[in-house]
Amino acid sequence: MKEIPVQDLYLSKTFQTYQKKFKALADDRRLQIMHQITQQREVCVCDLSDTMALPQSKLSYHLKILLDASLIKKETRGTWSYYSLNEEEVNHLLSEELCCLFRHD
Amino acid sequence: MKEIPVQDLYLSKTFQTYQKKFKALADDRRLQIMHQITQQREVCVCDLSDTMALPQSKLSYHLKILLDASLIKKETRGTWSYYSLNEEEVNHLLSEELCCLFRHD
DNA sequence: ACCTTTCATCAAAAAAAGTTGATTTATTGT
DNA sequence: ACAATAAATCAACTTTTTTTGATGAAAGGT
Repeated sequence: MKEIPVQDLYLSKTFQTYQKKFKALADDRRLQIMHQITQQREVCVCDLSDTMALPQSKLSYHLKILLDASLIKKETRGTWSYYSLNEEEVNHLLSEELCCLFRHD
Repeated sequence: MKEIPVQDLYLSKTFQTYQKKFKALADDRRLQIMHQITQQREVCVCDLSDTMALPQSKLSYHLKILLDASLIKKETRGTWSYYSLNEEEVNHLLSEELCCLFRHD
């Protein structure tokens, strides 16, 4: 039986985690969604659907992917779901320069 | 006719560029390939094929994706193609912490 | 209780990405 | 000129991701 070094197992898990985050970022539309969320600080699906001219179901789909990767946060108030950037996570992942794209001005 | 603001056009292009880079990073195997390249500083396809236990065609496919996204560099010497990390690009894209994963020690 | 609004979820279809084994091109050594 | 090696490319196939329109669940107002 071939042994797999502990170090490799650890790295393998690490890469899987990042794979998920990069997958979430690997889409033009989702980057724009993130940018839009940043600009408005916090935004609900219906507003985002208007400003981005995307059907609600499509938006929910993409938001879920970003949420599952912990790149954004969600808070439900009444009937509305408000989404905002997970700054800590984004800062941890991306370079200073890139983070600027996802910063409110 | 609806006008598209210059700023939006610029952002749209920017996001397309990053989409490509994140797509390249959005794969477990490619992250491992990048890590391996980093560890060996410079490596040819056949050696990488051995250490990663991947068929040559699969490796060439993934290397091309990383190369097209400018995350790695390629230098051909004789019959061999040597691949190495594009550090500048990686540093520009990823956080300090993350870059460590792709740094020779 | 009923209607409306917001949003998540579903299943089917379409599109994109990845795999596979074979073929092709280029270079080196004999 | 020939054989051998390295690596890119190809076409057929499989898998994953995205789109679409419809349905369902939860909350608020009347």
